[in-house]
Amino acid sequence: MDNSDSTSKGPPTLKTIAFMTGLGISTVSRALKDGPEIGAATRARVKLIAAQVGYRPNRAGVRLKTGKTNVITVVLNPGDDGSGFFSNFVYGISDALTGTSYHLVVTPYALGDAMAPIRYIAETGSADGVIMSRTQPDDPRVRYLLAHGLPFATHGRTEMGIVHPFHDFDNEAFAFEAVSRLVAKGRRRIALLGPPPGLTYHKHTHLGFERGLRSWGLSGIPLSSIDIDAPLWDVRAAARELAARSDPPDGIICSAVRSSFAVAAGFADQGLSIGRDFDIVTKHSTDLLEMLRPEIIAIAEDFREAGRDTASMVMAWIAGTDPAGLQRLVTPETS
Amino acid sequence: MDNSDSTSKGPPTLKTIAFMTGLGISTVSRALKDGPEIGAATRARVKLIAAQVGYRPNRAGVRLKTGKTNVITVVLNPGDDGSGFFSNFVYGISDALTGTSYHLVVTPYALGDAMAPIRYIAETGSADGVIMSRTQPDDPRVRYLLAHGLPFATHGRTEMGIVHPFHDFDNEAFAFEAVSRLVAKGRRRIALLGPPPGLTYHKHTHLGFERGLRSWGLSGIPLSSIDIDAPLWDVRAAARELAARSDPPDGIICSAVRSSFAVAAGFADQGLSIGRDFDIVTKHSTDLLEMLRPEIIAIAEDFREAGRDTASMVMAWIAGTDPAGLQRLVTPETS
DNA sequence: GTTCAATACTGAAACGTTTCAGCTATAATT
DNA sequence: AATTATAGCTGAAACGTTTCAGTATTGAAC
Repeated sequence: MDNSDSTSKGPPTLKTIAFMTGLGISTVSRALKDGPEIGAATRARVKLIAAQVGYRPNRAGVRLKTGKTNVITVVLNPGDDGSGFFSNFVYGISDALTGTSYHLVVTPYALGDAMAPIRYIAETGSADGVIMSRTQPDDPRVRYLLAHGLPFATHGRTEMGIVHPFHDFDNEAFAFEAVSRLVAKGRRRIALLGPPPGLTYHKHTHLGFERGLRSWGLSGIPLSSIDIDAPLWDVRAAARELAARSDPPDGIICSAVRSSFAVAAGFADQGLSIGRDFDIVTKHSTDLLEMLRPEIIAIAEDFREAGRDTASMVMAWIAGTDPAGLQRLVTPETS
Repeated sequence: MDNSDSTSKGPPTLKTIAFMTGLGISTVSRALKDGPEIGAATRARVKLIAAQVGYRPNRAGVRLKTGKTNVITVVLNPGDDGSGFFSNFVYGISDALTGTSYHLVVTPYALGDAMAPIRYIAETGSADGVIMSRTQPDDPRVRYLLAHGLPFATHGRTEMGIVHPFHDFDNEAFAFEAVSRLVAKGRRRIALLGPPPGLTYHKHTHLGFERGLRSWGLSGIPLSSIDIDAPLWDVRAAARELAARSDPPDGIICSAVRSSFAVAAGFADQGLSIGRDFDIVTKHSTDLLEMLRPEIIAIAEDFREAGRDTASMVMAWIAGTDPAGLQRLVTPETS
């Protein structure tokens, strides 16, 4: 019935190898995955032939039968395009996936509905694991994925009493350290331009900021109407206003490089000079800052490593590792 | 034999709908894709039920049967991580793929072997179409994909007499315009920091540069030992050397924002002042530049649009459009 | 020399889809 | 009235994999 496979065109399948070895398809399948009850000699022979013909399991076949997609997906966030975060993050994920059977698919965002991509992934079963960023303390995506039994890892923590893999930068320590550095430069009127409210690291950043202020006996300058997600020109305008006050801040902490540039520009607009009238501390993930604005004090955050971490964690969770062990908080360099 | 599907768990399949409508599976399949020989009433009924139960075709099933993967893949390039190109490009691709059946997968690079990812994609049939960047005049990837009948689109042109979809920025026009702008500022000793040799747009950029020089009767300053791919500190050092010459350039054209910063820094190291002693023209794809170094003259290149374009082109080619019509050369803004 | 167990293998079914080759009414043609 | 065409539907096979339920063969145990 089934035509002999010696003449078959297209990539080799289990059938090809079965034909070449004279074995049954099921035997070949088992031999290749070191299943039980296969003779050592047979196993070796099958593997040899498989290697010679360049056999690669057909992903669709595996996926259809087992339900395993061999896909990890990273969910896009609106607005991450220009920030430099995403490139590095994806390169990191790609680093971790190279050499595994996993492919990386990028899931688009849906404007105004952060849950939509998550639901799509779960409903269509399009991935074995999910990587997402910009977590909130009470994050519906985390709840949903957990309820659906879909492994995931986040860039950023949550506060739901749910144990899940995450990679996070210790923004509390960052903000504290930032205050310390500014104080070391003699700055005493310190403002914070932090992440948008709602995100977990907004909380952490503010906590560290407050703790820093307290520990040096200072009171900070609130910047409640603007955050690092705002368009650069808005940040610049806000900075300009700030600089025009009778007692402008002489130290600014900024949670993103991009906006630190805007702040610097806004202060410059008012004739204030960085290093003389004020200083800025920001995060950076590239050598660009050092080149560009060496006057801005930089504390490094490595997004590529974050990508590598989250990807490894998801794969480990899928493989059965207890998610409780898959958590990493990166401490910023101090001094 | 087959258990009635009313109680089935998991996502709905054709069988579910077949059971609910009382029709056969094949009828449902045809009805959903507007196949021939299905009554209008039946078709409507099937579609209604399908929508109600939230039917989504199982990708693995389709892929196994038809060989169509519904995947477009973008190939990573080593070193694109920090450049800002990649984020924007992927967001653009994602824009174009949203609402279609295509998923975007990111194929990792293999260090030292640009062909490896391409071969992998073709051999494993893991995508219906490929997007790649950084083309060379004689590009083996293009030759290979064409030989294997795999649709693709490039960011950048080739010169092999092969017609294929591409999106490209007219770097010849860019360089010419850049010279003109510098000349308009009174600059006469103009240097070019261009793309690495080997890439097609290296050629274009140099052509435009030469043409610009000729048309203003100038002779350019060659920068043959360094290009925009070099580490920023190397660029800065090279710029410093350049600035230390007895007759340093007073105009620099730079094919990437990042390195334009390094050039500015290198010249500043030698005490030269931008706007007074020299000017820089570069490409930019963000508002950052304007904020940061308004003194640097910027000509916009939109990478997100490039992503949208290449993705649309690949899909069109897959759908049967003549690739000859799928080419776009974007002219830089002039004035 | 029958029974039992272990070893090494095999066939068939199933995952969800598409598609080919029918099949059955009804309508149109002669 | 018999034939044929057609519209509208259906069953079965196939894509490549995994896995369940066997089946020979061998060797040991009684």
